[in-house]
Amino acid sequence: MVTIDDIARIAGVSNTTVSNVIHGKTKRVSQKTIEKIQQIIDDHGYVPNMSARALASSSSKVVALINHLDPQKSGNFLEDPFHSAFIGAVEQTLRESGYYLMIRTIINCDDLRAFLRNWNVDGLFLTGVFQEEDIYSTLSSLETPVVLIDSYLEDYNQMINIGLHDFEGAYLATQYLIENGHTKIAFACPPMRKGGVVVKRLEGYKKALEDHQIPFKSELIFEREFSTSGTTELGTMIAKREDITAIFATADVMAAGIMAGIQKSGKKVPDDFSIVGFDDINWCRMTHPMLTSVHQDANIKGEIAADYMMKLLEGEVIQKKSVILPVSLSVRDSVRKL
Amino acid sequence: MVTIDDIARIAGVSNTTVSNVIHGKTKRVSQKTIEKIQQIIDDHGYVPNMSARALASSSSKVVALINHLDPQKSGNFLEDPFHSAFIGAVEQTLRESGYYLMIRTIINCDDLRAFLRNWNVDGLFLTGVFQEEDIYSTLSSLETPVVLIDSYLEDYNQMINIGLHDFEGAYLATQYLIENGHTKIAFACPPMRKGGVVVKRLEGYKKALEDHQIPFKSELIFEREFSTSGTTELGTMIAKREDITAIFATADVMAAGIMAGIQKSGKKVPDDFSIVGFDDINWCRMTHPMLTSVHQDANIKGEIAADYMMKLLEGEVIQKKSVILPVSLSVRDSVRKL
DNA sequence: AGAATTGAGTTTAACGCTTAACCCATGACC
DNA sequence: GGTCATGGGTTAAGCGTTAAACTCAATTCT
Repeated sequence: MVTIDDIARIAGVSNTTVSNVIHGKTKRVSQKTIEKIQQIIDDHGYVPNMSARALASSSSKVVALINHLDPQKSGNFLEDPFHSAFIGAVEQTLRESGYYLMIRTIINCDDLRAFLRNWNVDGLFLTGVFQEEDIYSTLSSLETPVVLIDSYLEDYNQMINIGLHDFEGAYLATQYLIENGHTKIAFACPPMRKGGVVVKRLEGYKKALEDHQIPFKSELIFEREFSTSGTTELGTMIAKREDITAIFATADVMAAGIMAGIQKSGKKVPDDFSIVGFDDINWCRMTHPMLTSVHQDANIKGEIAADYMMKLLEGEVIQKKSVILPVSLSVRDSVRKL
Repeated sequence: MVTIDDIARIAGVSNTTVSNVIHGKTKRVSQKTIEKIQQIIDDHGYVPNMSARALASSSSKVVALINHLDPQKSGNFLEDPFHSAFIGAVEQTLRESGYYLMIRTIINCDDLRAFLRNWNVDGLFLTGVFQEEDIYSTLSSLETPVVLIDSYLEDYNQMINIGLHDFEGAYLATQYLIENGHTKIAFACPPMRKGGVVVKRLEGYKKALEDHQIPFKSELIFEREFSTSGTTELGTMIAKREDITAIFATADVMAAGIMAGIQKSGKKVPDDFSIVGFDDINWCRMTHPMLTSVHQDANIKGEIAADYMMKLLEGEVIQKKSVILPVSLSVRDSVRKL
């Protein structure tokens, strides 16, 4: 393995000079030397050792994306297509700027703390909301930049958040159903967590109902884990209900499952039940009928999240405490006009 | 940040002793001291610094999952649900054994080489096949354990491969269609690559035809990128063909897209066209009709891949050069008996 | 002309951990 | 009673980089 000292020896200079060249501290080195050293580096295929660099500078060029594993339900967090597409986009953007992405599932705060000490990660993405208060206090006491994704926890707004117009999205979806003559609209979502997107989406749903003088009924709210079996079952259940003509689901994964359940029960979408999903993943175009869904873009979201991370890593002070991405409605065939 | 030296000082021993305790080299330390040191470690929340450890021992506890980015088509590799579920499972298993997963997209061999030198990664997963020969020669010259996923490159079989009965899977699917009276069976796949799974699946398809005296027709082979738009388009095209009654697609993503295209054209599945997919991802149960598909399990595959990696990392010599996982057919509603 | 600045480097300690090579009692063995 | 193994440690070098502090000439300022 060729080291910085090897390069220095070959070039007949000190390793500091080589280090300066590598880091573009061009004031300290003459043009001639720069070129010579650069040539030698290229010739020998020298690449700095990240561990050594991390040790010496306590900066590792690693950004971690933390995923919180709910102890009870040990699901595979990459099973949600939107989420994994988002992660792919983050990796791509980070890579282009010379950073590395580490993916880490943590199960509690100690786990997180240990991880942070283990690796001097330069930055942290946190997706979703965590139940434990101590995680956020741990994080906000850190000097490490943290980018939250989809968090509505106001107390910790010293960390930047990349979010979405969840309220508006839900409003849009509900309003669209109402405009199509629906008044008996169910709301399907995964278990709500304080500070999570679902809460906001529920607000949007409620507001749309209210604005159209439709009374809110709590028996039309369905909280379910978004496993395939669970949502399909929910669909078969809904299929029997006379007091429902439309469903707004806060994730396409759920919407599709519910749709499958309804169809399995011999009912039709959109003839018997209308459905609107959320996220507008590719699969919306592959269901039959194609799913109408609130659109958000995983690639753009990932790119923006990574861009902000880069800015923070470069020491830029960002006033903005959150970036809220726009939503729109992708109208397809899963809603019928009553 | 509390270091090993801090612990040593507090315990009144040398850091070597602490190190020995941490690594369970219990022969060298008395029981009393072990307990005392362990206590101090716990009390102070000491966690070893991975960079320092990696530097000193040239082993980093990091396993990288390498993804090859095709220069022309810059897709997001995490958009395929099967693949991302697989990665999620790998991370989970590695984590439970104290390893860390880094995800890295590489664009060529230099990129890979630089990455490997940068980080002394302990192990490497390679998913899919790479075009460049030099990548494999680079890898096989390494001391680093490499686990290939879904590779049929025989020349480099010093690396273990976690694969699937692709031939059998395709045979099963095709045979099932034939048993249901189909003889005009199209084969839809992403662009074939030497050593990739698609080649094997094509063989299985051909063999099934042959065994049932159905002539193979090359005009029924459709190679397409598996973007949503591309496959939907393929579906609308197929919808017009009189010489096709069934389609076997080598990925559910494609099958679903084709199905959407067919339905968009006003034709019905399975009434007008029967379809069988491959992978049996969750979404197969969410299409309408539900998609019949060749089943493989992403979680099990990920777990097994990670398990073999662990064994290799622990220095175990594995005779087996490949693990071939079984397939089965998940029969649902997308095939009609003619 | 002397002081101050600049350019182009070098020296050296430090980052936190591992590990080979020592050290020194104590007890066992013949 | 001297030799050997063994248990329970310690010392110190080294992993590859960074960065603060230093050096030493040449130039600029006043």
